[in-house]
This record gives sequence, structure tokens and C-alpha cells, in this order.
Amino acid sequence: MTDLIPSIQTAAVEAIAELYGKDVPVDEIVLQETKKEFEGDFTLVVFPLMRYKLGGGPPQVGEALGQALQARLPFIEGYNVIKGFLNLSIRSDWWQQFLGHLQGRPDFYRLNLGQGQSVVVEYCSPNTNKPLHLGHLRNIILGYALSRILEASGYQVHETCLYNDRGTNISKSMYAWLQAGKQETPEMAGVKGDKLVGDYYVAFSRQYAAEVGELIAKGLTKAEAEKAAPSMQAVHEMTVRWEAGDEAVRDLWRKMNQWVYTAFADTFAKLGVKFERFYYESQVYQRGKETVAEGLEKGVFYQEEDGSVVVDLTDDGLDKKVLLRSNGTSLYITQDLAIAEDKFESYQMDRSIYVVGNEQDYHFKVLFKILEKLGKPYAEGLYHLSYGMVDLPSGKMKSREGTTVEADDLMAEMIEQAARETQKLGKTEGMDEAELQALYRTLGIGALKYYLVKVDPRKRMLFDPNESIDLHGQTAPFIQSSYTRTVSIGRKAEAAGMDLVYHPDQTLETPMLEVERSLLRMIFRYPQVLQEAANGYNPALLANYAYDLAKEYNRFYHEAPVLRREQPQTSAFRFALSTQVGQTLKEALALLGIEMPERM
RNA sequence: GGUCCCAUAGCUCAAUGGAUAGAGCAUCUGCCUUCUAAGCAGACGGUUGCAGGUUCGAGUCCUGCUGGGAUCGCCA
Repeated sequence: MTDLIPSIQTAAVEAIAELYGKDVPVDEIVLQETKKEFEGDFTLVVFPLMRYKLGGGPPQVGEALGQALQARLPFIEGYNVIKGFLNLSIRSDWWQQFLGHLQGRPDFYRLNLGQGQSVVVEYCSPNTNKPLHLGHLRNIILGYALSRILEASGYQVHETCLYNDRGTNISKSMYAWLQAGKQETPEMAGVKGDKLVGDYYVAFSRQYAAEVGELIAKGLTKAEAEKAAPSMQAVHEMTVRWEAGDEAVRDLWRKMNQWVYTAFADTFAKLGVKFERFYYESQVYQRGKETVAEGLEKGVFYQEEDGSVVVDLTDDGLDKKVLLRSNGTSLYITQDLAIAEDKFESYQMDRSIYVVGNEQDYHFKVLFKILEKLGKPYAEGLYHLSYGMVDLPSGKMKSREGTTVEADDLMAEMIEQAARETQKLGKTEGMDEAELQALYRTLGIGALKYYLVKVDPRKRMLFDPNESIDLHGQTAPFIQSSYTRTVSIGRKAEAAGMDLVYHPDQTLETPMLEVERSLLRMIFRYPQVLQEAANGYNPALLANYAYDLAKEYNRFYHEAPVLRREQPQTSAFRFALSTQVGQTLKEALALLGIEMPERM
């Protein structure tokens, strides 16, 4: 039944051959859902067919095709032609069969685009010197949703996360921690480990800024001052000692990173994300040198006089890029070469996706180009899901200045807001404390995730705390509440002892309503939306789809009473439809990492 | 300065090259003795940044311009 569209296309091709003796390829038959203001379910756009000189304008061809399709396809009940648009109406009993067909068939919500192909999705990838913030949240939600979408589309997905656990940034926190001399632990401070480490990072930035200011006042240029600041020199020295394996530095580094990992694990758990594998920059950064050697051997890279290794990509519209410092140490891009190799060894992936902000567009262009030049078998499957930054009404977030919105704080706030709103509405009678807490969490975290995922990933977005905390309108709670309505009707019917078993062959007491057809069309579209989301790496499509479906369901809810004893057939049909909408909403949001409450 | 991205209603966002560009928020008007009002119905709101071009048809594709953002060999 799901091949309705192809069967119309095929019939149209056949009809054209018969009527006009012309051969038109199937994909020239453009079918779309009929716009609300016109009558019909699907619309065949006639204009493109004019190229084939069928003899007659769009209205004539549309009329002839309409007639031919209705004669050929028993499920077409009627048609109308407006300008170059042929609107086709599908018989109500076909829609009834479609609904019956869906019942107990979860595979309707799965695709097999991937055919079991292996895909690696790397996301989140934080530095270990500060808490996760709003930007990480967008990243995590996108990466998680994309993973679920690809999984539902028939790929075997491996989720990885890269910890940038070494280098200047973490040295800054370590330096400031030592400077403070308090031997402070998260337990002592009563804060999460990532927060504590982040506080010292901010402390460093303050001290550094002050030193630079003083030096500039003494007459140094900004660049000179930044280089000469004692705190920064100490940090660089600390990084060198770390690389040399200095035990004291390594011990402190291990201790502070462990605080952070413990804290991150807690945040990941609250968000419901789980990585199959963590990569640690400290463990792989040296391995990049092997790839550098390989590139030199193959003549893809070359060595400058000062010893640094460089790749020249000017012929590819890019610049020259240093891959190994003159002192022999490796750079960020060097380790990415190593990790790409490791991923292929571990997962033999057909595609490898990096969910990383668009500020690194250039980095990934270079990385992918290098891997291509090295002739890596996986080079073709590399993809950078480049998402836009999250801005605050006050402007850009700056972690050095401590003006970020931290993930933990934001989640807590959203849960509190959900609790307040739920208590205000007072519809949770009989739920115990644990159930209530779970509900607040489902609503609050759901709202947050939805807010961040509903926007096209590629676009920069604004995070307005006031708007995001609103649980009305286009939000997760709106969709969740629509879902609970579908559940609640079932509870009511059960309590009333009604028999609502749906028999697709039985005739409804009243003709199918437009809103009912519309809901069926929307459910019918689900696989297509999933496919577009998977092929376009765009979870926002599912978020917007779920909202549209929920909105239409609410219209149905007001217009079409489900539980009516005097119309058992209609009642059973509506109940089946309502339940199926609920199922569809649940499937869609699950792919976005958003759970459904059974009541709220 | 070079390269890349973005610009749609007061604000935040939608719209496989297809019909009269749609939602939410905000403002205003109705609807809870009837399956949960986190809802529904309606009003208001647009020169899709500007100028050209391609096309039967452009918010969507191409060129130029304006404005905003990102980035530009030894940071990550």
C-alpha cells in the first residue's frame, strides 16, 4: 500500500504513451500533496510534461490524464484540473485500508536506505577544561538525532566522541588551580568537577588579561604583551612538561580530567546519550605522525627547511597547511588524520560524519582533501555536518569571560519550569513523587531538545531564554500533550468497556472528514520525511513534521469526537486513527531523543 | 583584502524550482456541565535585503551590490 505514489507515476507514464505515443521517464511525473485550499489528496504537476509536446496545453493534458488515471487506477475516486495542476482524490476506502495496514506494523517507520552500511557519527567532542554549554547541547542533540535517524534508515551506526584533553586549554586550568594553592576538589567546593575546572579556566583568563593590560600600559604592543605575559609563559611551559611526561604535571592532569569525565558522564546520562567509543586526543595525537610520514612518502606533503611538514592545497582552491610543527610536534589536524584511520580500522565505515560547528568549515575541507589525496578508501564517505552557532540575545557566548549558558544549569531550569507549569495546570492527580519527577524531566528536557533541533542545523540560531522556556506553541510539550490525548482516549474507552476493534472493510456511518483524510495523508508521508532527514542530515525536518501532525491532530480532536456509541464503525475508525497518530508522533520524537509521557 | 555561510511578518523560524509565501511568539476577539484548554476558531501582520538574469513558473538557481557572521600554514 505504500507504493501508491509510484503506481500513480507508472500509470501516468503508461497513459501518456497510450494517449500521445510519447515516452516520458517516471521521474518526470511530479506528484505532491494537494494544497489545503484545493480538493484532492495528491497533485500531479502537468507543466513539466509540456516539454514532450503532447499536443494541448496543461489544462487539456491534465484533463486527459485525469480521465485515464481514474480509468486505470481503482483507488482514484475523482479528479479536478486547475490550471496546470491535476488534483487526484483517493477513495476513502483505500485510506481505511491503509490505516488497517499500519496497525501492528512498526516496520512502516523503518527504512532500508543504508542496507546495513556502517556509519560513524562523531559529535559533542568537548575540551576538558570547562562545562558543556549551550553550543554543545545543540551539537549533542543533532548528533544523537542524526544517529537515530540513520539507524531507523537501515544504517549500522557507531557514535563516537573525541575528548580534547590536552594542550594549552587544560594547562590554563591546571596553572590557575596550582596558583590558587587551595588543593580544591569538587567535593570541597561542592560543585561538579567540570564546573570547578572551568572556574579555574576563567580565573586564568582574568589574570592573563590583567597582565596583558599592565604590559600594554608599560608600552608593549598587544601582540608583544600577550606573548610576554608571565601566566601565559607558565602555561606554555606546563604544556611542554606535559609532553615530556613530567610526572607531577601528568598526575594533576589525570586528576582534573577525571573530575571532568565524571561530570560529563552525568550530563550525558541526563540527556540520554551514550557513546560507543571515546577518543582521547592525548592518546592519538602522536599517531598522526605516522600519517604525516605516509604523506611525505607518497609525495603529497613536503618538508620546509625549518623541518615543518606542509601540504600545498592551492591547486584545490585552498591554502598551504602546516601538519607538523618545526619542532616536530603535531597539530589538531594531524590527530584528525590518525583518528580517521583508526575509525576505518575499527568500523570499516562507508560513511564518516563529523558534527562540528561551522567555524571549522575550513578545517574539514582541508582534512577531507588531504585524506582524498592520500587515496584513503573512506575519503568519499566523509561528511562534515556543519551547524550554525547558537547566539544569545546579548550576543556571542564567550567561555573565557564566563558568559556561557551552561548545559546543566539550563536543563535544571527547564525541568523547574516544566514542574511549575504542570503544577499550575493540576492534571496529575494520583501520580506519586517519582512519577512526577520523571514527568517534569521528560517535559523539560524534551522542550529544550526540541527548541534546539527544530531549526535547520546549518543556520545560526538565536537562543532566547524567555522564549525557549515557554511550553506553548511550537514546542515539545505541545506535541507531548497531543500524544497524551491519544493515550487518554484509550484509557477512557477501556474504562467505559467499549469495543473499538477497527475493521477496515466496514463502512463508516458518516463520510470521512477532511481532517481525517489529512491526518492519514500526513502519516502516509512519514517514510518520505524520514528519508529526507537521513539523506539531508537534517533532524529539523522530523521536528517540524511532528509539530504539523500534532497540530492537525488537535484540530481533529476538537472536530471529531471519537467515543460515540451510536456510531461504532466511525468510533473504531477514529480510535484507530487517533492511536496511529500517537504512534507516529512517538516514533518521530524518539528519533530526536524526546520521550513521550503517558499523561501530563 | 581572499575564501565560505547567512538575509523571509515587529521577534523567532518554516516553505523537493510549482497554485493565493506558512507557523509560533507578541497584540486583539470568541470557545472549557461534552474524549486533558500545554488546546481550538478567528483578526492583525510581507516589495522574501537591493538590482539584473535563467525558466512556462524563482523565497529557492546564476551574476553583481549592500548588510551581518565565520575563517585565512606551525590554536583547538
